[in-house]
Parts: sequence; C-alpha cells; structure tokens
Amino acid sequence: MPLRGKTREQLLASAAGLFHRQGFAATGMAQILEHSGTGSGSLYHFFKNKEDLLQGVLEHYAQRFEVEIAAPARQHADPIERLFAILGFYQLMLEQTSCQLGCPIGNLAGELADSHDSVREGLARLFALWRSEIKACLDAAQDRLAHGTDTEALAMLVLSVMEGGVMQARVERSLRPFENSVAMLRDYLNRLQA
Amino acid sequence: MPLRGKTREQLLASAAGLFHRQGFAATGMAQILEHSGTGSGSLYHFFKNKEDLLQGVLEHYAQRFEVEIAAPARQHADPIERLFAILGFYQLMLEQTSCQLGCPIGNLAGELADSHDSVREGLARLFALWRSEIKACLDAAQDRLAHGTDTEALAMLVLSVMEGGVMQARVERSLRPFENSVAMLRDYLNRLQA
DNA sequence: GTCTATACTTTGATAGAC
DNA sequence: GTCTATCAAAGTATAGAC
Repeated sequence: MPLRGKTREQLLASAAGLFHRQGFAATGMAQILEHSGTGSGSLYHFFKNKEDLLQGVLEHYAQRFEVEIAAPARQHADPIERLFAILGFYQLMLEQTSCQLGCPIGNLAGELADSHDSVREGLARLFALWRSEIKACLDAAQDRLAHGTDTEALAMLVLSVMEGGVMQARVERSLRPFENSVAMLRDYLNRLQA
Repeated sequence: MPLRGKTREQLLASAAGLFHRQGFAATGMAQILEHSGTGSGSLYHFFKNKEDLLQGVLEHYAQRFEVEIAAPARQHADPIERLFAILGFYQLMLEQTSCQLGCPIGNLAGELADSHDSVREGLARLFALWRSEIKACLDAAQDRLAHGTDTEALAMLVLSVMEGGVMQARVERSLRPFENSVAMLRDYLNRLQA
C-alpha cells in the first residue's frame, strides 16, 4: 500500500478543490478524473468509493491545517495575536476568492453531517484540531484573562465566530460580516483582559 | 396563479424537510414526490424545476421565521431576553433532534452559495431578516450598552455565534458547543452593559 | 498502477390523456 | 390540476487487459 504516490496526491488535491467549490454530492467522479488527469482505474485502486475518497480529503485537510495555518501562526510570539493570526488565514482566503468558497470543513459539515456517521466523525476531529490550537493560545494568555475564564468554552466561541462569519461573508459576498464578527470578538477579549 | 393550493404547500413542506435533513443535491425529485404524496405532473405545474422549488422553500422559511420565531420572541419585554429567546429556538431545535439537522439556511448556504447566484441572494435575504430582528433587539437596549456600540456589527456577531454554534453542535452531536458559545456571548453583552 | 469499455441505476424533466 | 408513462443524460462503480 504505497501511501506515497503522486497520483493519489493529485486525486486528493483535485477532489478537495472540487468538493470545496461545488459540494460533495454535486461533484461527480468523472469530473474529479478529468481535473486530476487520472483514469477511473487509478481512482478505484486508491479509494474504494466516493465516501472513502472524502475521508482521504478530510485527512488531507488535517495535514494542511498543521502546515499552512497552525505552524505559521506559531511564529507570533504573543498568544492573542497568534489566535487572530489563525483567523487571519480565513480572512486572506476570503479576500483572495472574492468571498467565495467558504470554509471547506464547514461546507461539508452543513451538507453531510447527518448522512454518513463516519464523515461526521472525521469533521468532528477536524474541528477538535482547530479548537485545540485555539485553546492553546488562550491557555498561554490565561494569566491576562479574567480569573476563571473557561478557555475550552472560549475556544468554541472563537470557532463559532469564525465559521459563522465566513458563512455570512460568503452568502453576502462581502468581507464585512467576517471582519465585524472578528472585531467584536477582539473587543470581547480586550474586555476580558481589563 | 393560485398561490393558495394545498398541494403546493405540501410540496414545499416536504421539500423543506428533505432539503434540511439530506441537503439539496442529495434529495431527489422522486423522493419529494413520494414524501408529499403528489405526482410529477403537479410538481412541475407549480415549479418549473428543482431550483425554482428551492426558491419556494426559501420564501417558506421567511414566513416561518416571522411566525414561529420572531413573533413569539417579541413577547419578551426585555430586549436582551428577546434576543436570547431567538437563539433559544435553535437550542430547542437541537434538543428535539439530538443535535441533528442544524440550521436549514446555514446548511444550504454551505452547499449552494456559489453554485446558483439567485439562491445565494435568497439566502442573503434570509440572513438579513434574522439580523434585522436581532439588531432591533440591540437597538432597543442601546441605552444600556457601552456608548458607541455598533449594533449592526454586533448583530452580525450574534448570527455568527448562532450559526457557528449550531454547526459545531451538529458535528459533535452535543449541545455543549452551542450552549458554551451562547453563554460566552451573554457574558460579552453583560460586559458591554457594565 | 493504469487503461478502456461498459454495466447498471438514478437523475431531472417532459408529453399527452384526463 | 393531476395522472401515467417515458426520455435522455449523468451518476457510481466494475471488469479485464496491459
């Protein structure tokens, strides 16, 4: 089982992009084949069906989160700035796509969370990954926060603000709902530090 | 054009329920026919295609928001309690469905916001409806809030918290992400009133 | 591991009688 | 306004040679 094949990577990258743009059900296997430049034989050699391919995409997202978001954000020394650096990646994504696409995890969550339980579990793992990175920032800043602040609960709020902000920005085709939501969150964190 | 037909209503109710549970693309016209107990002829008499049916469902949601959520919430005299009463309807929905389903608008947003522009606009109108109701609560409480509070921006935050909280609750199959997010929001509003 | 051809199902939508 | 029959296209997945 050669997990290190260029074809497999191509398949995952194409599927991830198409699922992100069009959704899972609206993306056909044929379209993935065309976009990745591979044939049906290869696809079904690596993945036993469409849902299995999706699971691969979810793993792919976990790796990309670590490399493209979590690691770069850790370069910020201040933990609160680190937290907003994480949110900043989504702001950048919105800017670069004219507020289209939205969050790849959130989109799949809305479409599939109840349909396939294994997919739901995979999405839950991804959310947990984000939250634990956010919680780590908050824990590192805990001495500055109001005594008794529940950083786990606060991390859930941060993720809610991010997902809800991205969703509104996408539907509105405007950065404002995201920017405003994040600005209010920053105001809240400021008040928690007073 | 008889907008008052029982068949049309049935079709909309069935489609709304199925889209909510399974998503748009994953729901077949045949399934809607079966669930509503109508025939293909009736469906295509009232709606010219699947997307047109979806537009009907979006209007249906706008009416239900007014009747089932906005109007009942207005019975709370205190505007801040009125706001949390609106969020309370989603908490109730999560409780009654074991945290399945999620927000019908948010789910469709994640799946379809970029595919059909007219759908995106319909979803934007629905979000605007929610936000204006929330903003009205905040405006009514403005004298209690910190001077210069941007109630429009704050309303966006409230909607972000709601959508993000529901999304996490659904993926996690637990009420906690929603409860925690809303609790933190309440703490923020309390601090804005200090 | 990849290719080509294809089996089989379901899809959204239409036609025409009533 | 509703019924039944049906179409053409697209869907996922498989078979078997190379």
